[in-house]
Amino acid sequence: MTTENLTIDDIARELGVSKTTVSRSISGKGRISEATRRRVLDYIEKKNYRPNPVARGLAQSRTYNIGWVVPGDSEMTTLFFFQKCMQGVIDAATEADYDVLITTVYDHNINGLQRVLDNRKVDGVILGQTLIRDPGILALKKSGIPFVTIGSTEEKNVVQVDNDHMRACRELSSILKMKGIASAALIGGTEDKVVTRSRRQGFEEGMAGVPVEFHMNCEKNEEIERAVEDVLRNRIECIVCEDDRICYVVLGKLKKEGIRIPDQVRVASFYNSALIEEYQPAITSLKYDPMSLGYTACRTLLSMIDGEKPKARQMLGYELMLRASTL
Amino acid sequence: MTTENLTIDDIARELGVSKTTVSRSISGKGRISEATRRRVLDYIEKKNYRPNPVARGLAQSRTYNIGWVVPGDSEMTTLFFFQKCMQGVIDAATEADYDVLITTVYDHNINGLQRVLDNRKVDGVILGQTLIRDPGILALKKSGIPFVTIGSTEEKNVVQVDNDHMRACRELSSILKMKGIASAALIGGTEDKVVTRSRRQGFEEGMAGVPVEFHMNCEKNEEIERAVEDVLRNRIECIVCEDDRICYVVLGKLKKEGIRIPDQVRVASFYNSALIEEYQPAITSLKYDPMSLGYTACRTLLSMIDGEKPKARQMLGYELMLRASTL
DNA sequence: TTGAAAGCGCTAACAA
DNA sequence: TTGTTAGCGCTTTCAA
Repeated sequence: MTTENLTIDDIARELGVSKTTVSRSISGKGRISEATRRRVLDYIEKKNYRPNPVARGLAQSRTYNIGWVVPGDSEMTTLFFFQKCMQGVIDAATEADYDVLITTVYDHNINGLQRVLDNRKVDGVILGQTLIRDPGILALKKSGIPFVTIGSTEEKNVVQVDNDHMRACRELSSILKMKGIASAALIGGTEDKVVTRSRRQGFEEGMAGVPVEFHMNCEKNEEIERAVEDVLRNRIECIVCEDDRICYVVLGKLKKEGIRIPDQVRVASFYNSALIEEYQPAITSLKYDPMSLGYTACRTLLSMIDGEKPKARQMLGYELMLRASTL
Repeated sequence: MTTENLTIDDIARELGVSKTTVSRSISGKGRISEATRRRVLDYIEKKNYRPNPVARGLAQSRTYNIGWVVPGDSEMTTLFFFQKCMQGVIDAATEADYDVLITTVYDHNINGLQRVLDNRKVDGVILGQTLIRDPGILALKKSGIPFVTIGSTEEKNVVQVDNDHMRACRELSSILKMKGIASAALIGGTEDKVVTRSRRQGFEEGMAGVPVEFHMNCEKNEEIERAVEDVLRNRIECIVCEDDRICYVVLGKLKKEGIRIPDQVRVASFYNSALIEEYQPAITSLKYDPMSLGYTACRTLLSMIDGEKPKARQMLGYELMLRASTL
């Protein structure tokens, strides 16, 4: 059991000063003599006093919570991304003495988010993923609460933090092209996610001039494997995978078929992760830092809560990893 | 933009009643005529009024948040379990108009949890995982806040919700024994987790009389693979995997070595998941329901917050899946 | 530099 | 059945 919860009144009485003085000593707002300030702070420290955040919240109409919204039905590999991201969010939040309230959404069902908004339990929201015509974004806009998205959106007036997928994919694709690839295939996931579209576009631009084919909206492993069969049949030189999971399945399929990389087909991935990191031969891929994505998003959100107006779009870097799988 | 935030005062004034009446209409506490009640509720509905949870919290000294604590460094497969679990927690919380504040801990570093406790931002806590001599449990006990653990602990006076791993593992093991297994090996993870110990004990008890060997504390894939090599060298008849990830690696290793299941070696897993669900031949395993684990834990916690004293230990069921991998 | 006092929006004794 | 009133613990004008 900790000491029974002290209030600011107790402190004030004990020290023979007013609550105001105590409050100011803590917050640092308003002038106060260094002497009293120290005295108050020392006492607080000694007694291990912590102001009641709910009371503070009521007085300032703040909750000191931010909402973190993630899909509730992620696949294992996406989950890993969100986990990393979230850690960045939590770190940034903690630094500002904020806490993180978590909510899940199932693709287009945003009841959970809506509830948090209606209840005003958060001062701002981070949307972990963006969809084409995202209902979450619409609800957030309507609510008037500050929010930022991780991932881009075509929606207007939305503060977004993202890796520059399009550019990264374009660069990787064009490098593959320069290496003399004669044909390429993109195997990708559902196109209702913004990131899928961006990657596809980057691929198209980077590959301009090279014959390419697309196998999009592959959700299940069988679909991916079928795509691989098609690609092999068409004697495509290079398979480009839209993400790590797809790449993982592709690698498995190629192994099963006894196809050698890069001799018989080259492979690259637009997203690197632990899932394919250790593969032999090493896979050419793009590397991002999910944690700093979360961290940046949260910092940005906090600045918005404090009334700043950050730039609409922050693009974080990426790393190009050219490896043995593409020669 | 929603309507500017109404307060209970606005409602009262508008309706010509007192705040108390409005408050009572909403909460259902205290007597009130059905007529006024309806009138108030209708008005509230029409105006889409939502009471300010922070104010309510201050008045009742509650936060209407519960803390959800998970390891920040989970592996992909564990992550999946926690995700499911969390959904159960969120569902139960939502039903009670509670929200979920998430915190991560890194094995023995509980700063995040400590902070939430010190700040009194939650009315109770669910610990997603238990360790042997868990520092989180110690901190929670000290704080005096209600909490429940998912997973068992030897710590006294802790409300726990768990699958009955020991019993399940004992049952599965004894069935394998009855099937005439001449020798068995358990490949397991780190023994600082309570669940690892329980499973091991269940295995030992169920296998009593059968020669067994142990390969515990396998963290990395290489360690697991080495264990498999040992087991094969020792001509053990049946490999029992402590969890799904271990099993997954074991299956991969056996395939790589060209060992046929169940002809050359039998395989069972103490934990089933998507990771091994689809494997051919089908793997004998134990099946649990993580979501109901989370749901139950949260319900239990909420009852504690409301002053009830639930029984110390709730054991949820399991499903025995006898499949082709053990004949 | 400090303090008094009025909120923030709700709940809950106590009265009527 | 309803209302009055005093908090809950903090912040923030406004005065001193």
